[in-house]
Amino acid sequence: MKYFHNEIEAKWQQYWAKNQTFAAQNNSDKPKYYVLDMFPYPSGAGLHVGHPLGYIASDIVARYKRHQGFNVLHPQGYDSFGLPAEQYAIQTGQHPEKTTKENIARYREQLDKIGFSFDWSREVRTSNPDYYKHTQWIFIQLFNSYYCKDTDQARPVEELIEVFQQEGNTRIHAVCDEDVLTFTAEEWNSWSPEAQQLMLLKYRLTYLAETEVNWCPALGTVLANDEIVNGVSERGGHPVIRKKMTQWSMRISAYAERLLQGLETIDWTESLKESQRNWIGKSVGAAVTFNLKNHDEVIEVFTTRPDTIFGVTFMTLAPEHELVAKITTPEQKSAVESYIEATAKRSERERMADVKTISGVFTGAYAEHPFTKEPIPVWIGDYVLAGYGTGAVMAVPCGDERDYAFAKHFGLPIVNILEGVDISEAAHDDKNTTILANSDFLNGLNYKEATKKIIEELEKIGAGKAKVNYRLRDAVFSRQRYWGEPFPVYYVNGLPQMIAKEHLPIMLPEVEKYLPTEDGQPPLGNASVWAWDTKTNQVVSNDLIDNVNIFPLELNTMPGWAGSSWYWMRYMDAQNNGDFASEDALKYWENVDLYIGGSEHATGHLLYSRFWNKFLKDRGFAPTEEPFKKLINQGMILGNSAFVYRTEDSKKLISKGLIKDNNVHPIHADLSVINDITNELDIEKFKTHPLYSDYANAEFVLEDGKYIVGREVEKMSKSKYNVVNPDDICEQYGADTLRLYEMFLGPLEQAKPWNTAGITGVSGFLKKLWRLYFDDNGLIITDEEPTKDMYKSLHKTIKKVTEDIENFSFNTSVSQFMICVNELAQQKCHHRAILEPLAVIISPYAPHIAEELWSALGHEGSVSTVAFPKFEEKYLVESEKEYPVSFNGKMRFTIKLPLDLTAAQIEEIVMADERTQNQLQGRAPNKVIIVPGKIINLVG
RNA sequence: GCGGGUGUGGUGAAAUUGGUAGACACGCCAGACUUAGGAUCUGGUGCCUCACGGUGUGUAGGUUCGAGUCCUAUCACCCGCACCA
Repeated sequence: MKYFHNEIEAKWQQYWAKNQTFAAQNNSDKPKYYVLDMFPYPSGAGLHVGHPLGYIASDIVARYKRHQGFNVLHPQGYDSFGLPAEQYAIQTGQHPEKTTKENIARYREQLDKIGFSFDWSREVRTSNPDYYKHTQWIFIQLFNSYYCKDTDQARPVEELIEVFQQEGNTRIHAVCDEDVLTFTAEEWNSWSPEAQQLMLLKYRLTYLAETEVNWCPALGTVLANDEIVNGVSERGGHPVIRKKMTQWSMRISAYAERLLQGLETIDWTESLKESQRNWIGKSVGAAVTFNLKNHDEVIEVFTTRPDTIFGVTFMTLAPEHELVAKITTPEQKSAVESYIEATAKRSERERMADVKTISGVFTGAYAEHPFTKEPIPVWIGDYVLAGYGTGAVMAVPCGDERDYAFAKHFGLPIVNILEGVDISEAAHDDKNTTILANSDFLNGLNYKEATKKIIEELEKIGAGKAKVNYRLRDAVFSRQRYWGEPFPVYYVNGLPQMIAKEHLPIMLPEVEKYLPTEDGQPPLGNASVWAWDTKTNQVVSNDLIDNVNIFPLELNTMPGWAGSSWYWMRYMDAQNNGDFASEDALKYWENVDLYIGGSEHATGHLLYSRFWNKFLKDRGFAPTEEPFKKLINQGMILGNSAFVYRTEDSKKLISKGLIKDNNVHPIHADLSVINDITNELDIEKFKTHPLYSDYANAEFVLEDGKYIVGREVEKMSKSKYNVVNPDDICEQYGADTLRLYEMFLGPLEQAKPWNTAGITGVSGFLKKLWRLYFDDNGLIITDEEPTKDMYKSLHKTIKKVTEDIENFSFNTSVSQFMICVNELAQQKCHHRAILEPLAVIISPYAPHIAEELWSALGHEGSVSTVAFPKFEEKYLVESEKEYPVSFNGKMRFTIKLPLDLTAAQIEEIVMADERTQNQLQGRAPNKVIIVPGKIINLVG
């Protein structure tokens, strides 16, 4: 019997689907294990071999844990709202829902071919109304919550209203907008309901506010900070400008400290935690207030070096700072205005590109030093960022490089307040090595002492206080898009109102076209049935809007990260119609034990998910503080692009080795027109390929009669023609080979290029494995007792594979399987007692062949529920045992000796051992103590 | 600039955590069989040397009986953040 992978794999995939083999139970006596993949966005391009890498790893763990007796939750779904489907809709008029469904069908087909043990009964799609109704509900919960600093958690807004009614906001410690003024209970109670609502918006965890946003004109939408890379949009690389808009925001900043602290409790890679720490950007310092001369206004700055306050020689405001217009003197007005205009014109990218150029302008205004009362000139400069701190800095040129450069450039004074430090060439910014001078009451103090002292003094005179500042900004939550979750919000007199839970979901309306409206409204502005009837509680035609009973609905939709910020909890109880998951299910599954996905989500999805999870925990809906206990980033599988080289005039294509001094342009050659192993171009295929019709008549300059293509490792992408489709690999070699090979390629977390060359090794291994069980005539299993060496091969492998899976080092397991099969083949092992457990331990990696072997051995049902064979040491130590050797009680090394030696023989061998002699360096031990089976102790 | 990470054969990589470096696989070389193939099997393969032998984990030092592994310095590359006050 030959090994026909196609037949076997199709057969077992059907079996698993039909028998619901991998359906998880929501109540079980077994311990739970939740292993999750980051769910994919179903793009039109389908899966390439890079996508399944993480899924294969998580599937191995899931299958292994089932063997170990865990109740395993291993679900999969689709993050199915998103930009590409919408852009395709704009181009073709096809409804994004249709495209999305088709793409999902293709993804599912591809995933099924690889033989994952997903529990598909729990599939989620973020674009399904019965999913997004819960996303809408969570949004409402955020709206109905504020952040209480006393209990350090989110609490219902009703509590806040009660406090306001009784004592105003004078005493409450709650996170709110910066511009909130204090008010008394009398004031609160005298306000109109509208005024009260406006005030509450400043406290709610999701709030509507006029904010400066990252507007991308090409995409027609705003972008979150993490959706911008190097000043251009992450998707498409379009320019991004700053623009003021009224938008929904998420008060993630309230959670900054908990998001930071929580990192200490979870098992993620250090680099990923570091990215999040960086993004949260905590810095400890002080807020200092500077009075302005001849003005009522004050300038507030944030500084991490309040101790250097006596070195302040000027102040700098960001060009966008709100005080700039107010304080600029008439003489400086035109200079300031032209400077602001010039900086506004520069795109984010340009501003980032030349950080070296120093620019700025004097406002004509002076602030007053809080202690010396000296006048301090107030400048504006674009090295100060409006979005960080207060958008204003106190400049201490002697201790800050940027302030130093600015002072030098504009001839501003530089005062040295650091003892024994030369600042004639550069600033001295090392805070740990200096003592202050010229600093009045701070003289002679070091950084730590001075910081403590200055904060005390600032508080005394009411000019400042200690402050912790975070870089993390509140997250804009509105998108001017069609293909996203609609908000469950309608507007009465411009004030947002939430729609009650029982009327959710608010379904995405049909629109004529998916572009923004002519008057610049988001695509939902095109919907004709998009108004809320508060009498009937349903969506009705816009024509009926009377602003009495029927009101306009929100036109924005939620961003891509809304649906992905809680989906792991939906899997726990995906069929639940009422709640996003039942309390019991949440309590049972708790959180994700192992999460596998790409590191590109470090500051997006993974931060937002932690935020929502903490919020839901606060409000009693989520069971744990952190959603993902352990996280592994799988490395990207890169493409191995091929290139042909055309001359300037496109008449010649030159083989790689003959390019030399010719001026040539590389063109991506599709992998189907080359030989992946020899790098030879199939000229006929190339000429007839539709992509290369321009070169049908080109001359090919060959070397040794061949056209050799150039190769380069790049990201795998359709546009680079270097995509390898897993379907093709499954067809040719089988899913088990694909799975083993992807693991064999190298450590999971490492980026590595795809290279088909090595796959024959893995493929040959499976054939060899098969031949342990079958010859040409059928099963060749014997019930004879195996030899010791056979047991040894098996148990070595059990040990190694167990350790490898626990350590997520899957590549060496595959090697161990190969060693094992080679050894067994050499020993002509066809023994049931060996081959039965072998089929089980290989099944997490190569499940199809394992099922086939298991059933050929006469077992009913799936191998996946069989207990994993236990490693037994006796099979490895039968002939040799390791003795740790110690000298005067200190263990130095181990020595392997046969079991059946006498104490005298052992002593003789140990004394003759080269290492022992090196260790002793001529100092002969007085005696050798041998405890049978234990330590050999040399006593000097 | 700051932070995280990686350097081992022609290639992908192992190394029980301080104890025979290069397991396993690709490739290559030689051989066997043959229905002539991109099949299967056997043996060899770090480098230098006919050999004996020498040498070898980016580079230079150090600790140790013993270092790919620990320490110091240095170089190269990759990733993330970046005028963050």
